[in-house]
Order: sequence, then C-alpha cells, then structure tokens
Amino acid sequence: METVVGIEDNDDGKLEDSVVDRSSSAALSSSPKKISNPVVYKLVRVEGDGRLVPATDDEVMEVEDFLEYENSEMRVVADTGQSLECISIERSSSGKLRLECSEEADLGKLNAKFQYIEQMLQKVKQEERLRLSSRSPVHSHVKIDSQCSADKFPVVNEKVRSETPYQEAPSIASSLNYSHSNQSGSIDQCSRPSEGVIESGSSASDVYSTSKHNFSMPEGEICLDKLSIKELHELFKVTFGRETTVKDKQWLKRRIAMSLTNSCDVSATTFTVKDNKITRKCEEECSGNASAAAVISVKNMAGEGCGIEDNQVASETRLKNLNVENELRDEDQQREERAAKRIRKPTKRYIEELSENESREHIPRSSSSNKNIGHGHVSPTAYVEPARSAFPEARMFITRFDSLGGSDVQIPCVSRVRRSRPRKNIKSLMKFLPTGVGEAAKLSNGSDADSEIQDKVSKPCSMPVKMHLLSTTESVKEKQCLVIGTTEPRQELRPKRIDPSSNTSEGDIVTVPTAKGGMRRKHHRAWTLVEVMKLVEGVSRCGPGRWSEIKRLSFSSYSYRTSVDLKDKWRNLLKASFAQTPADEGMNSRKHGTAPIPEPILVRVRELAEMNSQAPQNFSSSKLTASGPGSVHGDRLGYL
DNA sequence: GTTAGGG
DNA sequence: CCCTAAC
Repeated sequence: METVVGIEDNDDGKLEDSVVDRSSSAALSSSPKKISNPVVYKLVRVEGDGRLVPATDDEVMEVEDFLEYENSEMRVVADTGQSLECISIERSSSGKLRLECSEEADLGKLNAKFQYIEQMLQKVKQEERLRLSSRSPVHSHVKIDSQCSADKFPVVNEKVRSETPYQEAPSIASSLNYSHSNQSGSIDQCSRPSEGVIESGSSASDVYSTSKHNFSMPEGEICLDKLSIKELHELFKVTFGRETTVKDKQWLKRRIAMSLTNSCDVSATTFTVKDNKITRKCEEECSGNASAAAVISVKNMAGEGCGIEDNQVASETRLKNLNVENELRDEDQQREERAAKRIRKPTKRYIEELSENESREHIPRSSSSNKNIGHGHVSPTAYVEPARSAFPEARMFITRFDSLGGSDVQIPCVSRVRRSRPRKNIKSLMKFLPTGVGEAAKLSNGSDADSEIQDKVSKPCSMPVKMHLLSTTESVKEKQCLVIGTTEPRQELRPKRIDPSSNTSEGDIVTVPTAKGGMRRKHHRAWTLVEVMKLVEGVSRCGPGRWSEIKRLSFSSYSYRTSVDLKDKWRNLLKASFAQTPADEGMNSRKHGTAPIPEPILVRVRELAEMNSQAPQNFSSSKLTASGPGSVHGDRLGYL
C-alpha cells in the first residue's frame, strides 16, 4: 500500500519556500505573505485489500482563506475511494466560514470515513497488542517518494510504503524518526524527485494499512473516551494530517470530535458526534464496505483560536523538516503554543490557585514533574525549557505548561504571599505598645477585656497596624474566596478559643458561601445578653436609627460592634420579638446554640418598636399595650 | 460618615 | 455579617 500526500502550489508551480517557510517555526505568524500560496493536500484512499491509492487531481477540495490570514488558501484533495468527496470551505470577507459539500459527498462517503476511522483504531489497538506481547522487533519500511512536476500540478508526493502492518513501538518519538529520512532535502527543493526508505516507519503509515474488521467496540460507534492517548494521537494524525505532541486527552478528543463534526455538514450525514462519540446513524449498505476510504482533513475551528494550528498546512511539517527531529518537535510545540496565545491568559487568581495547590502538595517543580495538578488540566506534554529547569531558582517565576482551553499555555507559578487577616496574635504584640494598656486593664471587667484593650490601643497609637489590618482585610474580601481553608493553617483561622468560658473570645471566622459561588469570610461574634441589653437600652434612649449615637454611648467599649451591627441586631431582635410571641417561644427555644433572649427583653423590644412604629402591621397593638411592662416606661416617655 | 435595606 | 445605595 502506499500513501500519497501531496502539497502543491497551484499558483505558479512554486512549492518552494512557501511551504518551507510555513512549516518552519513561528514563521507563520510573521510572514503572512508566504502563506498566501495555495497548497493542495492530496490524501489517499484505502482499498479493500489495504492498498492506498493516491487521489487524483480533480479530487480537490478548496479551502479558501482557511487560516486566519487573509490571503491564505489551502486546498485539500480528498479521495474517499468509492466516490469523490469534495468539501469546500471558504471564508468570506466577513470572516464567516462557509462550508459546503459536493453532491458526491454523500452518505456513502461519510460512512467510508467512519469506517476508515474504525479501521485505523483497530489498527492501533492491534499494534498495541502486538507490542505488548513483546515480539521480536519488526520494522516497517516506509518509502517516501516525492516528485514535483513544475508545470501542471507541482506536487510533492510523499509516498509512504509500509511493508509490515505494524511497527515495534509506534510512539510519537518513533514516528519522528521519520525526519531522518534521507530524502528530506528533495522535498524542500521540490523540483527533484527523491525516494527514501525509512526504517521503523511512521505510525501514520501503519495507520493507513488496513486490517480485518474485528472490532471490540460496538459497530458504528467510536467512543473517543475509551481511546488511549496513543490511539488519540493516531486518530489525530489521520484527522489532521499531522502529529501532535499534546497528551491531553481532553484536548485531543475535542479536536478530533470537532474535526469530524465540522469536516462536513454533519447534520445531513450519518454521523453524529456526541459526547466524544462518533456514531453512525445509518446502517445499511455501507457497513460491509471494506474499501473504506480515508478522508479527513478539513475542519473548522473558526473563532476558537486553536483553529489556526490545525489549519496549518497539515503534513507540511513532515514533508519539510524531515531532517531535523528537534525542529519538528519544536515547531509542533510552538504551534500549540501559538494557538495557546490566542486564548485568554490565565487569571491571576488561576495562577495563584494552581501555585497554591502545588506548594501545598509539596510537589517539587522539576522539569519532569508536570503532573496533573489540581484541575487535571496540566499537560504532561510540556517540554520544560532546559534553561529553566536547570536553574529554577534563578527565576522569580517558574513557569509550567498547562493546558487551557485545550491548548498548552505557559503559566507562571508564583509563590503566594500571605493574603489573609493578620495573625490574631498581632494583638499580643499590640499589648506591648506603650499607650493605653494600663487603663484598658482597669476598665475592663472580665469579658470585654480583650477587645477593650484592642480598642484602646488601636485607636490612639497604632496607625500603621490599623492600616495593615485594613488593607489585608480588604484584599481578603476580594480574593480569599477560593483559598479558604487551604491557604492558612487552621490555627490561624481558629485562633485562641482557648477559654470558651469567658466571653473574651474573639469570635470565629466563618466562611459562608456567597452569591457568586465563592466564599467570603466573616467575623462572627455572637451577641451576648449584655450587649443586647445595652442595645435595647441604647435604642430606648436614642431611638432606633441613631445607631452611631448608640454605638458611641453604649458600645464605646465594644470596638467590634459597628453601628451597622447594632442596626442589624436590632432588626433581628425586632423580628424575633414579634415572631415568637404568638407562637410563644417557638423560635427561641428551637435554637439550642444561642441562649434564648429573655422574654422581658423581647417585650421591651416590642414595646420600643411599637412606639416607634416599627411593629409589623398585622400585629395587634392591643395585646402589646396590655402586656407592656411598666418598668421601662419612664425611659421612653421622652420619645413619645 | 450614616442609615436603611437587601443578601 | 456583608454590601451598597442613598443620604
């Protein structure tokens, strides 16, 4: 069998540098002009006996402006074997991609395509089986024949001849050996036909060889999910005509699925790609067709950035850089990278998060440890730059490769700085500050000693400290959502709750889910009965709404109670007092954790609410007045 | 800076 | 308790 892949420049017959340059690394983006040359890919069909037959000239698929570059043009010749499949994709000036299939691209063709894929997969499986059984090395010979006629259809043909159905280790690496072939130069020059025999063959050629139809997978269904990386690579290769180094399964599956989906008008065909499954809707005639044909080449990834990469002239790479293995790799990588660049950069938060995970897991960031971290997106593919891995400490930011949106991206790892509330023991430090400590001790009566100290101290003397508190608190608010519970050791989050018996406790910092799915941290401190009474008293004295004043008068020593807190608490008290009365303690007794608010207090709250017209409408005022205790009457007279 | 009210 | 619009 033989595989013929042709690249041509149908413009003026010059294949030359346009192809060469294009496949050379990074040249693509920098020199759009060269890409303007149309290129024709000639694919092959697989005969029933496993032979591959080159496509003919008229089996041409035109892809216009396939790349994002305005003038680029690409033609793909596809032969499905039985009949011609012609798919034309063109992008209008508006950037919209139009895709159309020729009349001949009928169900039969698509079925053939499907079958081809099946065969390919089977082939791969077979290979793996054989490889596993560790047989004696069998090498296949790949014959590459490039010929280029300058006149009509200057085509470089790469004839790949595989003489054995499988190769020993059809890995990416081995297929890269491809590039060692001695005819590489001829391809570059294109005008000189050449031939080369390659040991160890390419996996691509293996793929093209057919084998009997014995599938483990259900007929008419290929589940990408079940494929190994290697299989996906093969499929990728067949699909896009080039190899990939990406080992991200998701990425591969996505690409392949998209390609298969978009290579033709699927809706009108027998294929459906759903959930990474390629399924064939039709049943009938095509099923037995052994002469499956291979035709996959075009795909439309418009609008997805990565599209360019794939749209890159498929097998150029192989045809061209046949001699430099590393270049090939580099280029491939660069393509992935370039594609990646079109994807949004990872957010700061994302980076931090990942870094966070890493440091937590104590994974040394060595060159080889590109393991999945956190979200399973890290691509093991990642080639860590030698310089980088050699001197990791020399860089402030160590980068790693990650796959974002299916493309490899380099992501800097930053070591995270402390981003949380300052340690609670900052207070102990503050105690040593010269001001106010003495009187604070004198003022405090037990429970509030701590806070009072803090209050006194922080007010007059410690501006810097205060500012620190503020700033950190603020940043915490914003960013901490995702790192809660992970960033900080518990001891910091839950500081000294050493003496639960005393109300000195600072209160817990609890995290609550926020509307946006994140978490926010709040400093919770339960209201004590004393505080409640003070509040009620304050309200009775100043009236509801004058929270600042109440705060000033009654809560001057409670630095942690803001006027807003008072207001909120009052609101709650109001609610509680009116809610519970009818049901008689219903709510109150239900809450075990918090001590129920004594009825007298609630009564007074109700009273105050009533006189300030804060009582709910439906509440009977008669009952209120009747039960109103006289004891507090004097206090509130002034407000009546 | 406070208040009021929603979350 | 947090956030914020409206004072």
